[in-house]
Amino acid sequence: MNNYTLLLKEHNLKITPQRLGILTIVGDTGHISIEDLYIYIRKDFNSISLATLYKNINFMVEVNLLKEIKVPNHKSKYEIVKNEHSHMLCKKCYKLEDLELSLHSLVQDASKKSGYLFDDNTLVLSGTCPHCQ
Amino acid sequence: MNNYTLLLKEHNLKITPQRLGILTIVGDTGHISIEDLYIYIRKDFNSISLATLYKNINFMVEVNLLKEIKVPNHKSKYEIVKNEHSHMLCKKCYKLEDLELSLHSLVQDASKKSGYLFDDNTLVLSGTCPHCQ
DNA sequence: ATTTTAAATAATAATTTTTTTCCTCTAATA
DNA sequence: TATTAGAGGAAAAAAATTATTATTTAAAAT
Repeated sequence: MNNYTLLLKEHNLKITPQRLGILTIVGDTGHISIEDLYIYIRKDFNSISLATLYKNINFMVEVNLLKEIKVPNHKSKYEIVKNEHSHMLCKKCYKLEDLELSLHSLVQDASKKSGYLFDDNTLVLSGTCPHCQ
Repeated sequence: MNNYTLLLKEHNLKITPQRLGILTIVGDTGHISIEDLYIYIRKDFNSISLATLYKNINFMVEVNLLKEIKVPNHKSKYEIVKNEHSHMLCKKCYKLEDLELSLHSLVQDASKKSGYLFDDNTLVLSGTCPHCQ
């Protein structure tokens, strides 16, 4: 029983080849948009429908197995939920990468200033990656 | 010549009543989605078309007069470009608010770690606002 | 102040994206 | 293996966005 089978099981989703396929691609690419996912997955499941994709992605987001990343000036991308992290976007090559940053003190500061209680954050830093500089 | 007239002029956009109407609503509300904007603006311009709205919003984003804010689990909202700032989202009442935070050292740290050069960032903190606690 | 012209609006149609429906099929369970 | 709840596929529908065109209007040039 592989990782993704387990992941689905843990989230009470039935294990189907299509779902394993989706998770494999999302996992391998790190982050992927619906349209790109559709292109990739049709290599393995040439009759899969876009509706199946949307339905599954939405399910998986609901049960917190996937997370939607809204990227400035781009389509949303999806990633497998893992420990909290931020993202970096290269405006030249459009690459999106993870970045581990400690936002703890920042969030604490924000909370003190505003009176909000925060339990989630999304940070995308945009610029130029080392390769494109 | 009011603020918004000036704003349009500075960005080389023709001054039209519709555009002034759009900017007034965006300015008054702070942030607004296309669909809500459409509802509001039809009170003043009952024959305005959604296409006009989209076209103008897109123009204004292109010339950096408006900024699109991608909010987790919500439709995009638009705000008038001002000094860099972050956002707070209340998951209970769905209110979106500005927050001035210094991300300087954080961004510097990220840059050192990753080798990226950053010139933009979007941060949305999600949680519960004081009123909803 | 009028005329000119380049661009904006409104209406409509066309696309694109996302969701729903319905029927068949399959994974999980007994 | 038989049963059943849920998943997939196809098609349609709905929602969101963009494009097209004729008409109108704002801005610039008489």
